[in-house]
Amino acid sequence: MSGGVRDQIQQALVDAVRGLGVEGDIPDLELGRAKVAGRGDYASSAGLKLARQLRQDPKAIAVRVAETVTVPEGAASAQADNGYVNFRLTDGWLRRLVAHVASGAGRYGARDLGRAERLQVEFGSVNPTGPLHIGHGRGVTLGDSICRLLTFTGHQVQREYYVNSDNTQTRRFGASVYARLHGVEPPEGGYTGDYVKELAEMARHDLPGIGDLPEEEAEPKLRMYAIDRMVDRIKATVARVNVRYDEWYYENRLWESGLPQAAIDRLRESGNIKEREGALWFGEPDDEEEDRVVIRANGQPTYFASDLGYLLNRFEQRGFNRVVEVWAADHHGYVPRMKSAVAALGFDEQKLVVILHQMVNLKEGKMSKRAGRFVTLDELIDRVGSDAVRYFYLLRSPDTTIEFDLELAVTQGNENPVYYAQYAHARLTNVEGAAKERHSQLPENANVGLLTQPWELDVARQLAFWPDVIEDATLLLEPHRIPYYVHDLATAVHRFYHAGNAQSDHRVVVDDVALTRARLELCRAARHTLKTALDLMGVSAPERM
RNA sequence: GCCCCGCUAGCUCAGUGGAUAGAGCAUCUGUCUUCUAAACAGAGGGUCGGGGGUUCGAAUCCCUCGCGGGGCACCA
Repeated sequence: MSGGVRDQIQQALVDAVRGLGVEGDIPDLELGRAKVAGRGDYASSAGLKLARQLRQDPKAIAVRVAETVTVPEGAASAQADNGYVNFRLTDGWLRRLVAHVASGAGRYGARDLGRAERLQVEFGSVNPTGPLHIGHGRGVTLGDSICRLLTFTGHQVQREYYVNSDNTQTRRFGASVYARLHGVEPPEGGYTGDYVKELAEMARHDLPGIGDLPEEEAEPKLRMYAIDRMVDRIKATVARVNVRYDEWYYENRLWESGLPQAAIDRLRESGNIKEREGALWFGEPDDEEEDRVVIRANGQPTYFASDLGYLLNRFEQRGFNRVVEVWAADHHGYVPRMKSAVAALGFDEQKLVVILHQMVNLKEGKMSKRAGRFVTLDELIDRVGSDAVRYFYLLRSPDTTIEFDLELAVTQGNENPVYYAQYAHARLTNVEGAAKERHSQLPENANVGLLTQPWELDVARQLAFWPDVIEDATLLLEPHRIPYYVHDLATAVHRFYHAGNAQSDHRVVVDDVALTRARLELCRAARHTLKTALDLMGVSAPERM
């Protein structure tokens, strides 16, 4: 029962279709949630899908499928309807599901979709040259929830932040700190925020004699010092939204291990490295169109060189089967280049999975990190709280640009959907206490057969859908499906609870201890599932509000 | 010029090629002496950006045009 009932129905459908004598490939039977009320819980267009192949009337096919299909455990009954086959979850199965989920201690929905696959998710890896702003928050929460999902579904996940330390931007950063140390303005293109002045003062204190060194010697020291301080700050910020990393992987480790050079050597052998205009380029052997510089004419490598080494590091040295990259959409042009680099290095392109998310804009105007004008993620958390920040980010598909309306975000009220879900959880927790106060002795086991009201079975019905959501969200790497599910489950919970407000014998806690116990079973099942879903979002599940 | 994302209710957004396109907010109308009203019940609100095409069936796939955002570095 721990797998999804949808999968069981799917398999039963295929078996039934085979029973009709269909051989070879079976087309997608389009099993999905029934969208029209009164037509059941799941629907398949099996009749329509098979009509051509069988050269028969879709309605007749659907009738035969519905007559012969057998869903395991009597979980669902089938009815043919105009070429469709509709499935209705049976009350008996829903009741058993309640007992199953209640005893599952929050593991319901967990499935082994990963078979212990080792994979790395790299996310949030912003140049450590300033604090995270509200755009970065999206990548951080998205990446984190993807990790939570993958872990929940049987993958071995490593969460990594790649710390740039040797590129042009971080050098400018170091030079900017150097300038502030000597009381002058940062150079053109440098970082002008006040935090750079603070870093300079901290460095003056922590690095004795730093002010006496010439820039060539001072800048690398100041840069690494400042990067470490920024990494500390970024760690603290992401911790506020319940994000932690397994590894903060510094770019300079790549250079020390010689991996970028090794990668370049390998690509030279495969014909993907060419010399032109004094620089080294990466590209297809017989095509200059898409070539990109790896080593500049001045001998300095580009970020692309370190990324090549980083690929070797992860796929060979550390042996990840897949690497998931979470990038903001302004990096989309980099995806084909990285994919072709993966292939040219001799790996399967599919092993590099890139999740792009659209930008986060402020209605007030654009952000500019270098100018030091931005709304930081810290400020956003201060204003609306960690839970709302995470829920708000995760609610949206990565493909949607977020137009951040600060005025709206700072108003705390019932327009904030996170409270709706948390309130459902708090109510369920509260009623448990109320039951214990009212009945000193409750039966050890619940008789779920006493759950007969439609609003009770509707809660169970929502629970039945949870494994489907987990499966879809995992395979598509789309965490935004979770908050939408949470809302649906919370709605069913609120209706169930409210039935007791309308009529007191529909309360959870009633005189009948057996009935109370059965309803508590439902409460526990729903509460565990809400908690699990909120955990996957990194949102708290309060016990009282 | 080329590439990517978006365009769905007044607003913000969901929506694996299936049946009558959904939710929240906002607006309007009801519901608390009894387990939490941060809740519940109901109402109104739509040329799914325009136009072609594929299909038994298109918000969904293809083509094209428009609008908005992002990217096309020896920045990352």
